[in-house]
Amino acid sequence: MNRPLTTLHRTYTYTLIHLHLQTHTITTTTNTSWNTQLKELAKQGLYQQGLHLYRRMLRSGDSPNAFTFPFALKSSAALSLPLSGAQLHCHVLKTGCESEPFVQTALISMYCKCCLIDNARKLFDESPQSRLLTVCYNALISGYTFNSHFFNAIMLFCHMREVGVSVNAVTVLGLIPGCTIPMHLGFGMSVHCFTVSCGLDLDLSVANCLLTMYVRCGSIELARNLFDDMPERGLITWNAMISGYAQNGLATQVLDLYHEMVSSGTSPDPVSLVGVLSSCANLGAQRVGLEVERRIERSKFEFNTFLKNALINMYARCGNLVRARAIFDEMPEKNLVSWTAIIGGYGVHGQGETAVQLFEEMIKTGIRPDGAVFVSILSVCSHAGLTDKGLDFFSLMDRNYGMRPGPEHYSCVVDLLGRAGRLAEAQRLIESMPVEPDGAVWGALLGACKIYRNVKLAELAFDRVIKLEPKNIGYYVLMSNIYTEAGISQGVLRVRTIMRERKLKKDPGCSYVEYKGKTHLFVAGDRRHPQIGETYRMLDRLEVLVKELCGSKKHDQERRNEELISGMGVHSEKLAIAFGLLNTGVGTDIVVIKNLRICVDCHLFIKLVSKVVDRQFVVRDATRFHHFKDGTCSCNEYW
DNA sequence: GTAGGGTTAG
Repeated sequence: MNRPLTTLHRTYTYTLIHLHLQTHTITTTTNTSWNTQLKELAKQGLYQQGLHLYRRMLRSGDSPNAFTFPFALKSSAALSLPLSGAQLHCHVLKTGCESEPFVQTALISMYCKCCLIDNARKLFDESPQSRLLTVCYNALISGYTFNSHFFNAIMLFCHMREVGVSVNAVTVLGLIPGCTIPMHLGFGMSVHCFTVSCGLDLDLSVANCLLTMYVRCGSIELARNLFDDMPERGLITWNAMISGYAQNGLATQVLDLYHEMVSSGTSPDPVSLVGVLSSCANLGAQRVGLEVERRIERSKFEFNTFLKNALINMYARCGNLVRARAIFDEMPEKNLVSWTAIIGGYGVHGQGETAVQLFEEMIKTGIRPDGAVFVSILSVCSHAGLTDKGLDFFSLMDRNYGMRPGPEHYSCVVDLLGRAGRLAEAQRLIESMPVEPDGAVWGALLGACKIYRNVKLAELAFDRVIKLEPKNIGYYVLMSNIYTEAGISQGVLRVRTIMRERKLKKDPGCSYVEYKGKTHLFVAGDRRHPQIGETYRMLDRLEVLVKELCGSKKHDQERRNEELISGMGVHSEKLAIAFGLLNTGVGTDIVVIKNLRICVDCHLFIKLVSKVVDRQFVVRDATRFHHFKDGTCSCNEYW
């Protein structure tokens, strides 16, 4: 754990060393059984007990020696206890063990883990060059990486090679985790080549480390190449690849890999299952989700909080809010993520008021919100039309929690104001942002311009957004549609030309509905479904109902909504199929029914569907799943 | 001396 450190703290550490040197006397008796016990505790990760044992050793009059310190120091390091570490440093000096290479290394590592990197460097520099072994370099390199001083880590690595100290696999393991952003990819790749060219054994841990590096640096393909080339794969290998796909939104690949993992005989652990569940949530693949839950019930990690959170998210996003809530309620210890998951769950089901209540309840419980839960609640407010409530929450961030909103929060607020038709305010907010607006911020404004048919402002937003995200096809389509609706054919042509010049092609948008284990898939204007006649009749009826709903005043909406649900009185399968025809467009949940310009929040539909059919459905935009490109739906086995 | 984890909008 990183801890903030003040100069005062650092001075205090040095003073403490000094005091101890003067007052503490250590006898010279050594007892090897203490060392054996200490080593065992450190090995098992029982660091608190380790330090306790060390103190008992001192009290009993026995003295630590060069074999004691590495384990005791490791415990202080693991628990990030700088004062206990400094105390140990005193004892090291008292017993004259400081020149022992493994004690020295352990001291360096301890200071690094306690975020006292300057102390670590001082020790390193004070040691004669000839005594510095690979292990010392490794400890400091990984310390720099751990403390986010990647540049220093690289410099030390270069220095190490210059002076001819041999590099080993652990050096690579200390250095590579510093590559965390796409800019670091080149360096990471060169270390990979170096590792191979040096004939260093590319053992499992080094390969896993490199694999994670490729994922973090944004190259999932290179990660997969390495994965495919690995002669041996461990649990961590599978997990690194699964999590890599999951974090990049490649949900179908996650499920494919998970099945491959299970059939290869590797038993998934909570880390793997969390990745799988999050992908099920993204795909609406409730069947796989259920299988995973059964596996969890049979396993020994039944009470794992990470898994419970992932299950809440999965059920909520797959349409089963009741089950999500049940899991949430049953959790003895809910953390911030549990709350975030259930709040977002109510949000996607259109139950904004409940989500807000939960958020407020969470605050009362004494849980300090983070950036993610604010993103969640702000988006809930914007979808539920709770504009002022959302603005209150936004101002709460700085006022109550001293949090600086990031671009992701600004994009939510722009969306919030935009959906409420307060476009000028949204624009002013962007202009006054203390952080640089990203594509999402301008994209939110562009989306709002679509709803309110503001071509002029849309042009401004579009101009900015394509500078920031030139490859995001969604924004081009959005702008093109805005022009179409306004009857500006020249504008449409201009956007299409830019798209052609930039070689951007939009896959046909499609939606799917899962009903009784069967998936019904539709592309825009699709008439191939056997029940298409009934479906369109159903749509006509929906159209009228939705029109009424949109025409009603805001405070009437909830009531009208209930009427709409009870007024349906139709067979749920037909309804589901009707919903399949709703093309959710591009990256927005504003839907257009047939060619009518009725813009409705998709979440409202999810709410309707979940009420009518007892939470068995998922209605989702399926554009990003290439399995669906050919218009068939049976090709994907996960639904 | 050392590799893997959940939540978020457009």
